[in-house]
Amino acid sequence: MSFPEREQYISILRDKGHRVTPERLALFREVYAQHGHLDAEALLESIQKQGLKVSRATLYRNLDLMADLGFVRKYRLGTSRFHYEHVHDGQRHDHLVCTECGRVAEFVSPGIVAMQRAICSAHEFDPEEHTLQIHSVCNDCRKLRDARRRAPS
Amino acid sequence: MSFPEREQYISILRDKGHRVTPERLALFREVYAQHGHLDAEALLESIQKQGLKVSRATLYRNLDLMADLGFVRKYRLGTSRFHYEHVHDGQRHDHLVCTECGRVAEFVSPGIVAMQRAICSAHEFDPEEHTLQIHSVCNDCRKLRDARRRAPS
DNA sequence: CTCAGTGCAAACGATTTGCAAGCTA
DNA sequence: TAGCTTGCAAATCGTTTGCACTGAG
Repeated sequence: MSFPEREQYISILRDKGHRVTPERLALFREVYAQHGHLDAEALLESIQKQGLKVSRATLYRNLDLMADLGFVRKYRLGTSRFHYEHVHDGQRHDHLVCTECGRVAEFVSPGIVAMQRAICSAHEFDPEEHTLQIHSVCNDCRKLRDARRRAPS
Repeated sequence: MSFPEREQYISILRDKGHRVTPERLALFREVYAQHGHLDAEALLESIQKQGLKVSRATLYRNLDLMADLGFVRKYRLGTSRFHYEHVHDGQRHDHLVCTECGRVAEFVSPGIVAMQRAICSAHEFDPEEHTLQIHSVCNDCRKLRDARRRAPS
C-alpha cells in the first residue's frame, strides 16, 4: 500500500511550501487506497475506522488542496455531495450516473472524447480540458420503476 | 405568452387530482417565458418582480411537481444550485458547462447521442433516457487563468 | 520560535419540512 | 365543507469559515 504517488505528493507539498502533516498523509493514503468515487463522508468514516483522527474541516481543506495540486479530481455527479477520486496517471475515463440511485459506472470512449473536442471547439471552450457525464437510469432502478408503474401506489 | 403547454399542464394537474392554484400558474408561466437554465432564486426573483407572490417553499415544491409531471427537467450542472428548464417537445439538447464561471452553452449532437446509447447499453443503463454534460473551461475564463499564471499573485 | 495547519463550533447557502391558516373543488 | 396548498419559520444537509491552539520546519 505504498504508492509511488505518495513520494511525489510529499515533495510537491514541500516544493510549494506546504507542510507534511500526519493528517495529510492519512488522507492521501485513504484516497489512494480506494479505487474511486468517494464522498467526504465515506472517506472520513474509513479514516476514522482505522483509528486515525482527522476532522471534517481538515478533510475538506485537504481534499481541495489535493485537487489544486492535481492529485484528485472533484466531481458533482448529480447528487448533493461532491465525489472525489484520485488521479491515476494517464488513463482518463468518464462517468455514467444513475439518476435514481446515484450508482456510478466508469467508461472509456475514444469516440466520445473526439466529439467532446469538436463540441468544445465549436463553442469556444477549451477542447483539451474537459470531463463528461452521462445521466441515465440503471437496469435495477428501471425494473423497480416499471414495477411501480404496473401497480401504482 | 399563452403556451399550448399551459392547457396541457392544467388538465394533467386535474387528472392527477392536483389543484390548479394561482401560484402554480404563475410559476408555469415564468418557467415557460424564460428560454432555459434558471435556478430557483432567479425564478423567484422574476416572479416577484411582476408583483406576484409565491413563497420559496411553494416554488421548490412546484418545481419538483412539474419535474414529476414531465414539464421541466431538473439539472445539477456542477454548481451548488439546481437548474430547471422547461421541456419543449422533441428537440433535446445537452449542456456544456464552464467549470470556472458556470456559464452554460447548449448543443445538439446526433453523433454523441448515438454513442451515449451504445455506452448506456454496454453498462446496462437505459439507452433511451439519458442526458449528458460536458464540463470544460470557456475562453474567457481560460484567458483569465492564463493571465494569472503569467503574473502569479 | 514561527506561522501554516488543525479541531471545534458556529456560519453558510440551498433546499426541505412541520404546522397552522387559506382556498380549490 | 374537506383536505390539498400555501407561507412562515425552523430544520436539514453538505460544506466553509473564524479563531485559539498545536506542531512542523
